[in-house]
Amino acid sequence: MTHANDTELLIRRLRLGSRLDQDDLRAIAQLPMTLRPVSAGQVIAAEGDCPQHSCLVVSGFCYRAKIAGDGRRHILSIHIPGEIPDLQSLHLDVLDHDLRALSAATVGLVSHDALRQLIDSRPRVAAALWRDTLVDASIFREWIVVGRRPAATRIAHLVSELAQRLHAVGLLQDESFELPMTQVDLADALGMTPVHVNRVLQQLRKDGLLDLRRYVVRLADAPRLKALGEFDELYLHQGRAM
Amino acid sequence: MTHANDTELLIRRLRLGSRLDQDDLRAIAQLPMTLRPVSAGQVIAAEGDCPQHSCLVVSGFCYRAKIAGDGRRHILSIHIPGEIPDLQSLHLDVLDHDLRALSAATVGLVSHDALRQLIDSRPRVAAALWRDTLVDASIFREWIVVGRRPAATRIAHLVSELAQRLHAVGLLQDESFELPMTQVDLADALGMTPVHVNRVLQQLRKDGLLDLRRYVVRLADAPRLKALGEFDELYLHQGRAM
DNA sequence: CGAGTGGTTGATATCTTTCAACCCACGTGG
DNA sequence: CCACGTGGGTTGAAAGATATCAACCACTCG
Repeated sequence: MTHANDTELLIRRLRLGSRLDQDDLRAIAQLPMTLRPVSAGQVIAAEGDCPQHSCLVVSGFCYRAKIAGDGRRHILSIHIPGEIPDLQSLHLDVLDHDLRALSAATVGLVSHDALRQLIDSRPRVAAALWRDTLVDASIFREWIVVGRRPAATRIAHLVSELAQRLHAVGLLQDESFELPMTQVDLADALGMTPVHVNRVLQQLRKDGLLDLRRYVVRLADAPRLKALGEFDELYLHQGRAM
Repeated sequence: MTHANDTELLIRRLRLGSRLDQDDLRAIAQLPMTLRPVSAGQVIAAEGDCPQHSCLVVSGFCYRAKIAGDGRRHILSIHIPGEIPDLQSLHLDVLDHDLRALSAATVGLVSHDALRQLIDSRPRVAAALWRDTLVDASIFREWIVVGRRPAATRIAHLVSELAQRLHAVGLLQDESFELPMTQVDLADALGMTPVHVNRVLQQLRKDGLLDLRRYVVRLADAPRLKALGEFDELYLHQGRAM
């Protein structure tokens, strides 16, 4: 029994940047995986844990976050289906941040043993997975820069990036997508206050750039939004993305 | 002929987190490497390049930076001897940022072919290098959070982190170390203006926490500095560091 | 219908930037 | 041997972006 459906998006993503043959794809699809439904906000893995498995996002959105000493939550990244947010735990024993579900979601648990066996037997898959963690790092680098720009730029960048990543795996229809984040979530992801998120979103709506409401994003003017967000997709390293 | 001396710090770093046997160490020391002296500020590899080798910092400091559309330089990370700042170019064809020398430095160029041969033949070394890139990513994650804290906290964190990383490879004597950065460099690394760097440094001096002057850092009160910087070394994943 | 969640508004405070000087140590060439 | 230029650092005043605080509103759900 294989997980052909559950791994489809993962495979699509990996193939954007790495060459994999049929045996490689089969090996990925045959990874032993336990599907686990998680509810919105639920902790999937917590800072300080030493997990023995990694999680493939099969459906829904997840996020990684650090909780500061004063209790403030800093969202580090948003994850869409097909991504493995905690693949790094394969080599870093202790988790340095939490992994949580943003919306109700399904994750596929893959044991580190199975992953190790996969990378030991299939060097191309090993390279593809390593590469995947390197793109992850590249996105963090980009956000170090984004975090220094004004609030409107940050929002524009976040939305442009998510649209691009969804597009790359075929999850973006027309000019809008679902984004299950409250303004508080956005604030924690962008490093600003909910009040300010609210005001900037209003301005973006008024300017006809972006309509973000009731968990739905509508890209009113994607090119201008990218320009405002200083968004250059190079850092996503989606080699063969259209 | 081997590069036992040049790779000594690299090996020390890798062994903090990964188990390597004598053959592994020998293989690393025998990597073919071209030493190249670089002067302060010189570009080692530029955004957009598709390098065929990675650079080991043998002596001196390097940094990675992105140049924004308006010409502002964003320093992403500072690199000390023993680190391989652009190891990710092994799997990511196009560089998404510049690598430059901070001070006069020596880097060792190692071809990707040689690295690929090494990781294909020595799985433990492959895991150690992969892990190294994961720690790199972890540091970027931490800086996403640090970047949202007040200026004094950011400076305190930067200095505490560098001290910790230097310490882990035995490069930190007593309570001070050389840091070849001007206040403009610090500003670009911390996402603030040089003027503000100056004022905050003065305050830190006055408070007896940190004396940073003429390219020398003196940790006047390391514990209080760590507290101010909300520095928790977990994210450095230096498993066996003291 | 009341509670709760998510969103909105206004007034004020704070941190950081901006701008515009100015200082100092150092090296170099006339 | 001094004038000058330069890189790095310092200072003050004013402006700007965002945070904070404190309400208030709208919708949904049981």
